[in-house]
Amino acid sequence: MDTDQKIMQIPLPTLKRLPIYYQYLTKMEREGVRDVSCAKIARDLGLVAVQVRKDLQLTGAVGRPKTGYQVSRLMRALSSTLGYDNKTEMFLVGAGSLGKALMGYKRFQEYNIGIAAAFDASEAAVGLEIGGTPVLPLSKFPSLCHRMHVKFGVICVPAEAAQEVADMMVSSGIEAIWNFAPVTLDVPDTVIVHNENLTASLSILLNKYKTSHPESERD
Amino acid sequence: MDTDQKIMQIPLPTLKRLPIYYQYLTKMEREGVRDVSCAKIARDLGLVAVQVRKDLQLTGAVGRPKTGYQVSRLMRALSSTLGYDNKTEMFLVGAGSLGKALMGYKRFQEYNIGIAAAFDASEAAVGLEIGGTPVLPLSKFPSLCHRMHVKFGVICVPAEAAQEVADMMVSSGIEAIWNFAPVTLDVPDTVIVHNENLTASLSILLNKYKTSHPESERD
DNA sequence: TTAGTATCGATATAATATTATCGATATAAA
DNA sequence: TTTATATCGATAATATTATATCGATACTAA
Repeated sequence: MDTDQKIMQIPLPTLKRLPIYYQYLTKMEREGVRDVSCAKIARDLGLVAVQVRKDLQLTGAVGRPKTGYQVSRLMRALSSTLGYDNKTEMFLVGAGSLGKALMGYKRFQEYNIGIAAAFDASEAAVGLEIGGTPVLPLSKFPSLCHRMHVKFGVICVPAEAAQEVADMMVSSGIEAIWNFAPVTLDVPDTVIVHNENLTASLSILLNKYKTSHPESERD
Repeated sequence: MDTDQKIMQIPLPTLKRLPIYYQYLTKMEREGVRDVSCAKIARDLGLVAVQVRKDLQLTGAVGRPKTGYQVSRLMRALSSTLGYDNKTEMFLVGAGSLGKALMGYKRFQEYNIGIAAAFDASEAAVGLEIGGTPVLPLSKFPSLCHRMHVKFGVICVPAEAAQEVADMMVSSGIEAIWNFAPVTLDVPDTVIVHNENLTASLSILLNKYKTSHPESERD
């Protein structure tokens, strides 16, 4: 009854901030900090205290006046909300440079997330092992996916191949897709898609820069 | 006076959608489509027409009743708003697997964006050349950055080193930072920071999955 | 023990973003 | 030429998110 496992719909903007709080708390914990207030979190992360408090309330975390939140309890509330409690195994398709980078990304382990295997259509990639993750032939995906009950798929293939891979993932039992290809995937609405579009993201920076430096607009 | 270069503050949610429209239009153009309506865009991208129309209005694009928007003109409006018109050169620090993946990312070129050089503190990485981008010793960053008037920096170093790198970038003249390290950077507010946090992003998917599959919560 | 204060939690207000509505206009068909 | 209709552009209504305010509570120090 401590960390109430109530499932609730968390606003997306809040949801985007929660992992930031978690990472911040990891650092605090390492430094031996016991308790932390909204005011301090907000100051360190460039936010405002009220917003932090409201965000944290949505995770079921409770603080104490004058003291703030107990770091360890707050982290439990956050990790529960963010799904770090349960081990998450993912299958990745597309062992190009980005796919390889993700395979080698150590940080996922800290959150109980792992890339169980990678798959690629090209002979050249198959057989490699990156960061302990083997690259298997794409044809093995469906059977292995069913057998291992993997529910998370990562798409790192070029745009042209992405929909096809998504279809294969869905028919193999994948229920949530992390998509790095710059296309809008068409999947049943029982399947959750989260798009990661690096170029799109960079564009935001370009626009912000442009907007804040209008003088550079001379041409 | 056709594509009015007015600089205006575009709401962040809209700004995030604009590159998606652009990518979509690229595809349409390739397929030889001349005109496209909000309704079609919305249908294909999983949005609603009114929102698309409102977003596009902010770019200064004008459409015609019954016909929709002319693809080529719409793309010009978008590329202008998103800053694809001017060549953008970036300096990247941290030639680990993620840094290398970015260096090899062909797609940036389509948007007039390039990684001019990469920098790394380790001897092992220096001297490599990935996707045509050389890896130089970190010590060369300040002088080269000043000399080449590079204004965009990409941080791909571990969390511990990120602030230090950011400081160096700022003092070298960098004015906009694309940060892949999971830390909140402390920079002057004349410098724009855009954070890319892969773990945080993945967490959103975990939460969405968890929220939509409450039965898997049994433990 | 009591007064002072930092902080939370809840409620209220304001700002922002989304969605709905409707008149105006350009094309197509009668 | 006239009528019908798809679509835009603008305005209005709604929903969502962010911020401000304030009472309640727990710690600190006199």
